Amino acid sequence: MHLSELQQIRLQKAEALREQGRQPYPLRASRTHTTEQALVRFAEIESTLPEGGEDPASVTLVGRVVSRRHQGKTIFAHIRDGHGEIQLYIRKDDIGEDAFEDVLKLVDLGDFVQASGNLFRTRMGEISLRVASHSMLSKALNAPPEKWHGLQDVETRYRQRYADLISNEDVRRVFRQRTTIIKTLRAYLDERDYLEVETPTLQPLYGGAAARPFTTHHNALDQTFYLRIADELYLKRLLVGGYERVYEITKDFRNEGIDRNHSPEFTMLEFYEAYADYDVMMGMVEQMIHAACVAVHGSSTFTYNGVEIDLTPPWPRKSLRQAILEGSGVDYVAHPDQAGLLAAARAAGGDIPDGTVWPRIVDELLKQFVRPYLMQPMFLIDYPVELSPLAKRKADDPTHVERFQPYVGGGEIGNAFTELNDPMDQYHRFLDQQKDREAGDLDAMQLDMDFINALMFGMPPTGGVGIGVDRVVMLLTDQPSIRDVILFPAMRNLPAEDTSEE
RNA sequence: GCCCCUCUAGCUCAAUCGGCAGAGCAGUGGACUUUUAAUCCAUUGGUUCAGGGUUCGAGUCCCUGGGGGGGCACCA
Repeated sequence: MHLSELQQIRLQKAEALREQGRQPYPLRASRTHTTEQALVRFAEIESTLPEGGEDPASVTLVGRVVSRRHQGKTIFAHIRDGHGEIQLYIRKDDIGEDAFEDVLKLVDLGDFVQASGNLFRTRMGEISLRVASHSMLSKALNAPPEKWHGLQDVETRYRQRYADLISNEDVRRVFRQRTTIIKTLRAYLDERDYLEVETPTLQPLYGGAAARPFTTHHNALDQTFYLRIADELYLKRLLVGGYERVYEITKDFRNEGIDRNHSPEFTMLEFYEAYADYDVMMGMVEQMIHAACVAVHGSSTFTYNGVEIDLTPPWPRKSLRQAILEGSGVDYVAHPDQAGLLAAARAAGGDIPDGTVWPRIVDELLKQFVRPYLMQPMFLIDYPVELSPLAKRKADDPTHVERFQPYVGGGEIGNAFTELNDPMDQYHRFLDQQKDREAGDLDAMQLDMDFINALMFGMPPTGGVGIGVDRVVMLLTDQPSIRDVILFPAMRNLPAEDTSEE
């Protein structure tokens, strides 16, 4: 293992501690207060102290050394724990020459230390700990990134998220907010008597979405399994079983391209409610996303990509047909054939390649003429049946299904239907998918006869929603890439390093 | 899969037309007993992503490969 000069110097300091009979990596730490509690404590008792007085009681704090300033026979340093930062004030007079020399010679930025002493307020007004004794908790061999600019290199930030988190407060904030958002979504459903469930990650057939799967093999069963691309078909089986409200927050896996909006593993929230329809589900979506925004920002509005967005419910609803008509001037219902719609789309200025099938042209019109302008929240509703093999047809228009997608900030954050519960209709739509599959469409859904069997036991009328949790987090934390809201994003392997000893 | 950009010290970044690889932070040595991007003096540190080519001379130009970013395609 090769160590840089800086690493070797730090390693020698660890050895020096051992030679003094002290541990660079002791078994245990003890602290009486977090940094946050210490700051609160002093603020509370300060009025009882004489002017410039110290807290008479001793406290013990722990944390990583994140900055320091030497000034002759005193040292100022900040330590950071999981709750905040506090300044240490170290005087040679207080701790003795040897201990002071230790801080100078053996403690580096990045080390975890423990310090005991009395709280006071400096002349500059900062609550600080006047250190009476200190010890090493963990010697860091890597120097932290540059103190002022932090870690900027995008590749290193993703590959070594730990270093990113150490040096970039914004990144720490984003992932805390991510947790707040997920907790809020979960609490919203829990409060409405939804049952949180777990369905298989390893599935013998993959379904519930159109995507290519990751494929794996179980040795003992000698059988192919697929990592789930969606939970949908299993959650619906639970509706058949009699649960009325179920949800799952979990990772889905799709073996597709990686870009700013797509990660091969991503977090999906799906929830299903018996005796509800897509209108009910729209009401829930706008409320829960709004609640998440309030939880993170304390407000119904937030800024995304420089645009102020207001999530106050209710969100406007517009049919896909109307939105495309307004955006492009094309009424796809007036062009039920591929050639006619292609010509109309191109006449409107659409960039659409030859041979694009009818439903894909509709999708392109949406993508090119509508989606980029949907900055404020809106539900697009009622999609052509060809685009939606798991959704229920509209009563007054069998060419369209009851489906909606919530759009915010120019992107979709979910997909939802009044769920198809007619087993024979579902069976025939699977067969249509099979035909596409045989024609070479690798994304077409597989025929799942067990799911048909479940529907034949009867599934109540149901509303169902899928929310792309990472997309919601990107939106509410104003992050441009899905990698910025996933702690350890998938990266290509680096070439193998030579680890042989010399 | 295709196109464009990018890779320099531990970190953040310079390096003019192809002409001695540099600074700040961090580190090391020193001064400084209320500082906070502390300050001041001195100083160490380089496979310029890898390999090849052109050239008197390559961080810089060319080729191949690798990592990363962006765009396209894919993602109904």
